[in-house]
Amino acid sequence: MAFWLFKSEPFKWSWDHQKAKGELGEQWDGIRNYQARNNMRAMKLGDKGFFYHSNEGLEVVGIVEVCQEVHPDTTTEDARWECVDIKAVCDMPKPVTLKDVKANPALSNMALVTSMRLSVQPVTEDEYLEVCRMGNLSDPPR
DNA sequence: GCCAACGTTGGC
DNA sequence: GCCAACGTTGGC
Repeated sequence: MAFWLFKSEPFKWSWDHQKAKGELGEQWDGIRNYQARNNMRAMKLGDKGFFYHSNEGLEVVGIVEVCQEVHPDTTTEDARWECVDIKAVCDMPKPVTLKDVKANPALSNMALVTSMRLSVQPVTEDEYLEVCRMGNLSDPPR
């Protein structure tokens, strides 16, 4: 089991959109960055991740789960680009802001801080549990 | 809206 | 294979 973080600009694809897709989930398409794609290639069914709002909000708003492993991104003809499907699992009771993450020394090595522009990031188990704790999520799904 | 960081492209 | 130019991301 591994943990991840997915960034989305809420006016393009928000947490509400994601939740509206329910159990079926939605493909995480549009990724045109090798590092982000490689992270998606490494994902397994059932892996958990954070849903993060960039540009507006700047906070982790919920937990998602990988519900389909890597497959071609149907939004492009270019075979280089692949994606996974993710579905919403639960809300973060108290969204965890970028500010909160930066202010927490335990999270100083988190990719959200060190690789600011990477849109699909790996998260360690320690980081996952710490962010869930900060978000008042008592029983983090894993 | 600005700009720094950083990834990609293309000429050589 | 280097590196300058350029485009995009994302925090502020």
